[in-house]
Amino acid sequence: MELSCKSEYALLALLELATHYQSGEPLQIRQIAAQQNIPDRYLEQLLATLRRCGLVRSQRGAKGGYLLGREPWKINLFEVICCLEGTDSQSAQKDSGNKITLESTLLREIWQEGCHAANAVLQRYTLQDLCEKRDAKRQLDIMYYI
Amino acid sequence: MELSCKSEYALLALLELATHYQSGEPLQIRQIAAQQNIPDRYLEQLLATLRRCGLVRSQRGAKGGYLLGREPWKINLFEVICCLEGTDSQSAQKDSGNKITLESTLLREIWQEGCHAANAVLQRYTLQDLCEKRDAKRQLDIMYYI
DNA sequence: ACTAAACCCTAGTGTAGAACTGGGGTATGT
DNA sequence: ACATACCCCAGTTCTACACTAGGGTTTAGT
Repeated sequence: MELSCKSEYALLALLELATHYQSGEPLQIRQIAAQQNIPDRYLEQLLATLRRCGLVRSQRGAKGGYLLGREPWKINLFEVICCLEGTDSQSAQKDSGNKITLESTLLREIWQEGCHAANAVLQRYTLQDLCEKRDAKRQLDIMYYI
Repeated sequence: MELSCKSEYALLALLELATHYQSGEPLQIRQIAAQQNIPDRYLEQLLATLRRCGLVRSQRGAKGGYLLGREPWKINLFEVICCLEGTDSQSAQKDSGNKITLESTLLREIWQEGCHAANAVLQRYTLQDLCEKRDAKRQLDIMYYI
């Protein structure tokens, strides 16, 4: 029930891109990595995965970098996590080891129901929402500081 | 987002115990393992974990075995999975590697919200419910067969 | 008391995935 | 041309999962 490092890094990176979305300028891996202290070579791979899902666009060469693939209010957390965690091409074969009984399918159904509930929560939040929540929190922190 | 083998085995075993709950007689590891085709030496460990959580009681010696720790309608799926997956004694230290930023805590909060939604689903189902659902399904299968 | 049946405890093994790390290739703005 | 930045693929370390194995302890029945 843990949020994987992978997904967390990717979400933090996208959050960074969302923050600079208005500028229209691409952000470089190094910058994002430094800002959120993520190992840059690892982030590179994650961004490549996000690119394949169309969640980010890349610009090669000098002055290149990454841009959000869509507007920040049109990207929700669920699809980001799906993009990274979803490497289930052989998930059907993986389960073939355990025999599929009546009871096991029943359990899987209920488990799926739980997953669906969790996904519904993640689908409700967009990158835009996160940015706003973060800004609200920052304001609160400043208030307390004073 | 996969139901671990561990949890599945444990739930299947508990389901078996719930089925024979009325008899008052203990069920042996071998019997449960054979019925649900689970490796018996592995199941032994899972039952030990369940025992430490009080979800099952054990009777040692000849004619021994396992009994449910409580009535089947008083055990829900959430606590079973918690019992098995909850080995997080050092989870606090585990996260110390990644710096805790404002953004990361925000992400964790939303993730927790999702987890909570999933757990709520699992809490709604008891072993009793599962037995009834299984029996209903079995009846349906028979109907289709005729 | 003896024995066999059952649980109990600890430790080892093999595999797979997560989280990096590194090297070399390709496009692009100046 | 050349530095900058993305691109692709391969290797490495570490940890957890899913077992596997060996020996110990309790108890019912004889």
